[in-house]
Amino acid sequence: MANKVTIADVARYASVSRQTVSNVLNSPEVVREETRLRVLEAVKALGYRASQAARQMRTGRSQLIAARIEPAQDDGINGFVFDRFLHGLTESAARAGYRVLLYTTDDHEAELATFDDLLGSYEPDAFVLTSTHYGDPRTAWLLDQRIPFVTFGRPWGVPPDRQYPWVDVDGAAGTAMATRYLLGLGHRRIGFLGWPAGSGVGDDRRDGWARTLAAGGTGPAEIAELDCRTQDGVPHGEAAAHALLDTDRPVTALVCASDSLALGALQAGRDIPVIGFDDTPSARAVGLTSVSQPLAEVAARCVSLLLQTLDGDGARARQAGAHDVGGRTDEGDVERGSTVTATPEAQPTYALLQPSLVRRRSA
Amino acid sequence: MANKVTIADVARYASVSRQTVSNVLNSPEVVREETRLRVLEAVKALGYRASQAARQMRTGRSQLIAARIEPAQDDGINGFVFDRFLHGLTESAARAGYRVLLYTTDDHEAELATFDDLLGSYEPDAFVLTSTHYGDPRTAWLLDQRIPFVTFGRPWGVPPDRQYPWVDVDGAAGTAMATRYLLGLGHRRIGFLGWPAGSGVGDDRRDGWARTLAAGGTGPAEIAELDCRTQDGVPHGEAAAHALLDTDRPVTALVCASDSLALGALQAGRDIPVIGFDDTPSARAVGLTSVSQPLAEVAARCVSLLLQTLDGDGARARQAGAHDVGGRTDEGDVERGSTVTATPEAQPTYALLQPSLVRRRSA
DNA sequence: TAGTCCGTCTTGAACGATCAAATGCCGAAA
DNA sequence: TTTCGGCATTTGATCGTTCAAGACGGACTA
Repeated sequence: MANKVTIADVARYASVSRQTVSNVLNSPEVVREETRLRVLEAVKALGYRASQAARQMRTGRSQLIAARIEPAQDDGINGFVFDRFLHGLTESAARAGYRVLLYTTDDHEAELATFDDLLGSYEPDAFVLTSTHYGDPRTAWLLDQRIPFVTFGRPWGVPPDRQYPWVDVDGAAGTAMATRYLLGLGHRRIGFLGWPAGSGVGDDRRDGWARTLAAGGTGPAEIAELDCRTQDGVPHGEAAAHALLDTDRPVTALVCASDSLALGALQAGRDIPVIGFDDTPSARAVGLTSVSQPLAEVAARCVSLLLQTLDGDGARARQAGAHDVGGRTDEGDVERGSTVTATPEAQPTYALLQPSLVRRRSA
Repeated sequence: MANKVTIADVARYASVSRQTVSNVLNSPEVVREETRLRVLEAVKALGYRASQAARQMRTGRSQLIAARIEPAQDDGINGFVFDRFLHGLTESAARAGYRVLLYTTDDHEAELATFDDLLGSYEPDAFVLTSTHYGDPRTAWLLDQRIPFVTFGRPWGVPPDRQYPWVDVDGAAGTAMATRYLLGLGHRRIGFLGWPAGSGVGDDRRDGWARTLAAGGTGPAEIAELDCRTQDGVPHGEAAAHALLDTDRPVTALVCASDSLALGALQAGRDIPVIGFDDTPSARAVGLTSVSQPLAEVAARCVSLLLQTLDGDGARARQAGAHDVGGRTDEGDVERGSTVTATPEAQPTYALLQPSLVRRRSA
């Protein structure tokens, strides 16, 4: 119960007015040092914390960031990426004085109604979207409504005049890294298990592999022959792997667009190197080499970009210090990629981060 | 931008007072039918939605439920359970007019400070805790502060006078189910890979196995011999499996306290049936038979219990209709357990749900 | 000496909703 | 006709904060 301590209580305790207390907390520079200390002491003594609701009423800012928690997918393997991203987001947001508000919807169309709902009641200051795709209705809607947001995922197929802040991981660099690694092991027939053409993420990952092979001297015809497209999922991966293995010129190694596909490939039974994507628990469990996304850093960048948008010129930068991602001391060697931040003008409005390759038994 | 529609706008549009609009939305029974319809029409026409912040100021209720998102654990396999639970919670909460606010902390001690923080600023109406354990400081603290909460996890070792609402899955029933299944296949030496004694969840899961063996005629000495305790994690599982396999009387089947341990056991290479716990994506990926927790239903029950606490007598039951969990049409047969709800007095203050066994290749 | 400005602090109003109490209206009872 | 009670609706106050403007004293300028 503990009756709420209000700003008036603090003011009385410190023998000043409400506004002075407010100033001490929000614009300390206008308050005399002596007064400031006295007020701070009162704040501590009474355990005062500003009511978010009251503040929101006056300022219109809720200090909330809305994010979607994905429904369990197919085999549940891919949920991992978003869930870990969400964790990073919660952490980075908290450091900047924001909290994460969850919502769910089944599809991206219904999501628009949820946006409207949330904006009408809880009034989150911004949205974080994941899994952007071609013709994504969500980003268009948010742009039209002038609601701040960032996406984890590039603006696939978005015209230059409708850009927005985003963070993504360079998937092509990841598969390129994997392919180079296999080339280095002496492999020449390196297959790719990917998704049907048309998805930004899937095509990007395929490109990294294809370009690397091309650079290594493989001709377009052979590349096409080594490329296999199928739906995501372990069983599909197994079937697709067979398609590349049971020929007169079988592949001797595989790069995959997801861990699901890679696990399927492993189950095809041939003892060839297989590299997955996302470094999910499933990959770790079976010793699958996989491309790992720096999810905590992705989340931190998302928050940075949001703060730029929200705090305008980015005045009081509460979230100081470098994002020290730290070396993993996991199993397997980690090839850490360097971070690439594109800076078009004064401030970067997006970030393309580098994944790393986590080597395990499978390669 | 779209200037916020306030209750006053609706009132003007419908030619009534603010309070009447408020009554239409909150206590429709005091408003004349004709007026009610007119106001509802105005609400729809203007797209009015009550400002959560303003409502919170007056009523003191935020319609927020705070929940923790766990940091990635060891091999990340167990994060799955909480993440899926969180998804279910978001969905059930939304149905009841609540939203989920995320927070993280590294340990349960630091969590108390976060509670205090959140209560001081965002003022969530309730907390949802996961992973309760013996001597959990969090439940004690929340009880002392009289903050409503539910736990996903039983009140391990909590005295009768300090009970609270909880939901859990009957782990013993799960391992018992698994053990009976293996007994039915003709196995007589069924080993158990579990965690060190002292964790409520781990001991519970062990009990289900041990009791089932005992009921089947296995003596205490033999049971002790079949019981292996180790830390969680795939490598530990593999090592422990060897300890039970490389003897003169090896086990012919294994029940495990987690999918991590079970995956380790599979990697031990013997072709014996292995049953895991939690039905994680990793389990599905490798075709591991596993005990599945009804996480969506657990979440729904948590919300039900919270509503009982929050809405007092539970007046307007917004979340009507049965929670239709639906049969899974996944791979593998599913043995659906029936739901057991204990009802001490008038209202149940807790729920112990039944897990189910998802059979796959491994057994 | 009066006027102006600056630094510091205070006062009144407002954000948008709900609570509590007052009001007006109508018909039934006196 | 008057009075009363109940229903439907309205009015004023309030939640805790910040904004905008005002007050006050001292120093500096004209």
